[in-house]
Amino acid sequence: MARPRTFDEERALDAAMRTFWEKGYEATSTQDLCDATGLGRSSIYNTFKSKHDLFERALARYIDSMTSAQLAVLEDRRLSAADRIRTLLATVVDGETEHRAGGRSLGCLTVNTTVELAARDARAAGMLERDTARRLAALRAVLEEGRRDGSITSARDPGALARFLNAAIGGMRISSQGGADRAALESIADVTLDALTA
Amino acid sequence: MARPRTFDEERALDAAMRTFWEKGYEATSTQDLCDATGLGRSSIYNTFKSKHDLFERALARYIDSMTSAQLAVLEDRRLSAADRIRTLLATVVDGETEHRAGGRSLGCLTVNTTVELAARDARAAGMLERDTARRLAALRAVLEEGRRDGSITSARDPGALARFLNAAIGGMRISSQGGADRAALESIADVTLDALTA
DNA sequence: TAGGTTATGGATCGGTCAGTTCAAAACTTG
DNA sequence: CAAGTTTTGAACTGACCGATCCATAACCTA
Repeated sequence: MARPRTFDEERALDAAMRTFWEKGYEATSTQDLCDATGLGRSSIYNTFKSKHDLFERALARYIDSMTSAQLAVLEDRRLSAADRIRTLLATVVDGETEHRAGGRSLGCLTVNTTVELAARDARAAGMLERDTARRLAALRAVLEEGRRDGSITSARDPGALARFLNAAIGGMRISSQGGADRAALESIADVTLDALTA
Repeated sequence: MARPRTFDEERALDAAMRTFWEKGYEATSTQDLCDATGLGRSSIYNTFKSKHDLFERALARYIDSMTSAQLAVLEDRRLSAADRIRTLLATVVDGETEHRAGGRSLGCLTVNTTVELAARDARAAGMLERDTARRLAALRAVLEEGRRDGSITSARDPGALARFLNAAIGGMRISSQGGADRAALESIADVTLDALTA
């Protein structure tokens, strides 16, 4: 038919996602996106309609990969409920330790977007809300299971425990972005788990 | 001597702080700052050297007012250590419920700045780090006192509990910005306190 | 009230923003 | 190899960015 693309759309999306993750939406210019992806402006605007559209796709990609990895941990039937949550928190610590730039943790694109955009970008806010709902439901299911298998002894409502855990993960990410090291994050995770067995 | 100012510098600073709080640093234009303060560009640049300088002063003001209010709670000798922390968390819930725009919580300028700027603005990062250190020290002191007065029964290291509490507060703020309502925040606070008495 | 000083508003600065246009290049298909 | 289609790079657009300049207004002091 016609001239084929010389780049991999998924790789470009990945590079864009990384850039938004590192610098935030506003601070990322279209030139930054050209540099990061290696594409020219035409290719970017031809493939992704606009900066905002590209951001939405990058965010969707991030949410999808992140949350599905976390849900996989939460649904691992080989582990007790408490151990799944322990593993989940360890995954978060690993992620924060791993994804850094300029000596600092990148945090989590979901959290970063909640802070930077949720208030004035209804579409992004909707994506984040759906993701939160999905994660809260999964957490709640595991916590209910933990109540049954005895690994979660807290008498609190599982919904409340789920919201607490979700908040705790966000808090760990903020702490990491604020300079907390791996040991600090691990101790936060330990104390978080205490609340579920109180 | 000469023509005096027709505006109150502190009120202008307050308006600027509020704007940065609502929109973030990058998304706030100098025109936004003119609109919010009611000042002309000349007055703003004459009084505060630059947008960045104005932001730093706004952030310093926020940190100062926020943290000194929180330290006042933590040093209230009429309350047990656990009750001080309970009160602190209630203050956070109130703040998140109170400071909203467009139907959404504004979160916390400290957290927002950690996410948006800490990675690429060393001066802001330094201010945030000093504030975090101050808050962690105060939390730790209260937790140690709680161990002595018996209101904190967790055997965990008070430093770890302090980092946990600090993270929990950040997590509550993120949750709030993500749409959590007052009841949700209160339940998160309840579970957070469980961890200290585990 | 005159002289000195500062505040103020508006015009303006160069630069960068997101996004568009267009001609040339590159590839498929017949 | 030629027609047709799409990609690509580079130049370009108007708008807005943070910041400065300057003439004028407003005020204090002497």
